[in-house]
Amino acid sequence: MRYCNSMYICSMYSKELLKGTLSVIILNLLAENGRMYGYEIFQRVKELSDEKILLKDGSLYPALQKLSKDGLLSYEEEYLGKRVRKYYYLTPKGKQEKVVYLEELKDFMMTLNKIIFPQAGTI
Amino acid sequence: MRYCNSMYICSMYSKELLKGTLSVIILNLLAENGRMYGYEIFQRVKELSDEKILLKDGSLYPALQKLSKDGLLSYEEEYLGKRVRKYYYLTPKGKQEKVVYLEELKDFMMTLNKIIFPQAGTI
DNA sequence: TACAATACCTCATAATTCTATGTATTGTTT
DNA sequence: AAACAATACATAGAATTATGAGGTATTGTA
Repeated sequence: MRYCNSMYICSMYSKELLKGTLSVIILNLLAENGRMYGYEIFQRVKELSDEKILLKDGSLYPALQKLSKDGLLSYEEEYLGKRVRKYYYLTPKGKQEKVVYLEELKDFMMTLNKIIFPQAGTI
Repeated sequence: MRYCNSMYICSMYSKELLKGTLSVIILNLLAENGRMYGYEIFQRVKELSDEKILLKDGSLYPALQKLSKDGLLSYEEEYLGKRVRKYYYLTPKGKQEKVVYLEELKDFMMTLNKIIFPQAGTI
């Protein structure tokens, strides 16, 4: 039975804002850290975001599976005692796509800034 | 029949990235411009984004309807000859919500920056 | 011995945008 | 005048993606 699973606490952000960015976040973390397992990604995102973004495991694990299915990630299983960990890492294709995704996100954020905060765009 | 409707040209951005931000964009534009009609919003976003974000009318009009249904927008119909224009404007509730949405988006973008571009976070 | 934390999973649902399609008017070019 | 482009609205089904709710099981701690 589940008593208190911190992975279930809601993010403070509108759910919709996260859409499209979860993949980029995962790809980026893996690019920086080499290989990580699901729960580790959850913790790292929590840490880096000052506890503001708390990924739901119902979002994270399917996302990892999808990225694997699409050939961007690969994984190795490791055992600590009887517990399984799936260490994910970027495939060559994943490394390429990561750059594209990141560029697109960066560009999108700059554009959004121009639209939403035009006063700051006069640099 | 449709020959060449510029509103149908695809945005260069991953569709998913726009999710959650369309409402904020609309609310923000209306807050700055008082009142606007759908096609005008499309054009303004196109202009402000250097033609990078081209809203689909299949996204924009339903979004305007939803925001109206939720009580954030209201509108007045005006006629230019026989053509109808629906001028949308923020309700008092919409003005409040706009601030909240914007704060949330701003906060989310800063958090995302921390996660994705941690090197810049050492300010 | 509880309990909390770690570690994985699936599936139905909700929310939002997209694609495709439709109608109709106004202005411009040939 | 005819053809076309741009303006201006609309809807409905499809697609995508995160959530919520549910599940299993191990390890460490109070």
